Amino acid sequence: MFPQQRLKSVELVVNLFTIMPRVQLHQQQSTNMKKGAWSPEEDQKLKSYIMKFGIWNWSHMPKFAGLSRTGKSCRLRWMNYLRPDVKRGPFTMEEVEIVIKSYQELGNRWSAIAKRLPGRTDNEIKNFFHTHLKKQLGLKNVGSMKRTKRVVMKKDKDENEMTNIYADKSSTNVCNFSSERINANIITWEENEMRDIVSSNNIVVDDMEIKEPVILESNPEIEKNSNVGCHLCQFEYPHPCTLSGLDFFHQFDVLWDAQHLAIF
DNA sequence: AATCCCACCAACCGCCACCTC
DNA sequence: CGAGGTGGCGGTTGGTGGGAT
Repeated sequence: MFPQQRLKSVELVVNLFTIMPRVQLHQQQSTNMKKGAWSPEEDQKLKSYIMKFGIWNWSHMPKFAGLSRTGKSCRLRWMNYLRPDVKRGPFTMEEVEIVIKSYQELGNRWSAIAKRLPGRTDNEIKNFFHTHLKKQLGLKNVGSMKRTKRVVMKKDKDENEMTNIYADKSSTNVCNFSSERINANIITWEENEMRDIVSSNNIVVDDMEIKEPVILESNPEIEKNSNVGCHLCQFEYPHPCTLSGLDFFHQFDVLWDAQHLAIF
């Protein structure tokens, strides 16, 4: 069932989507749209709307959610910030390693790299790489690196499952949270926070199946504040230079040379 | 105290592949 | 089959905060 079918009759009258030509709506979206940082109110509107109706069409959703934003902007905000399974806070040593290894393997295919880091977004990884790793690794000409040809695979059902958990068009389920998570008793700080919001808004959440949830992560804000950089390498993440007794970046160089990669 | 500089990162933009009509 | 719409991706920008001068 499409979300608008669940709207009240009054809302349906206002719903011009069904009669408005696509082009006209598209043009309307590109003008008079708010840009820049999202306010907490906008966040709440988008979050509440998606929790209620799921993701059905990014282009048309903002209108129904009461947002003067483009669909793209809403999508980006949701994917990179509001999504309950988005992991916040500093990268762990393991994540740094995965990013570096994945970059060697995949190049600047940030979305592909992000798939290897559950909870991290492509944007976050990209920013992290450009602000930390590129400089720390002394990489040059990364900015002028040729754009990697995008390889878009036809998505199978399983791959789609993760992105569609909020957009189950055929069911009235609101949100299953992370259906990929094996242990349903483990939730993240964000999920815990989300659940609080959900319960406070009296939104029905189906299929939670969490009896005694355990918060997997500590409050990212606390983590952020308590993070102490390594005194040896000036790296602000947890002691990479202590890894395997080798200088972290020397280790990377060795690996790099060994594989004779010429990405840059 | 004021100004400048720089790092960080959220958000925007343009492009492209896929989908739908 | 083609045109237009949509979503996803990577590059880039600009606002902000903190440190240096």
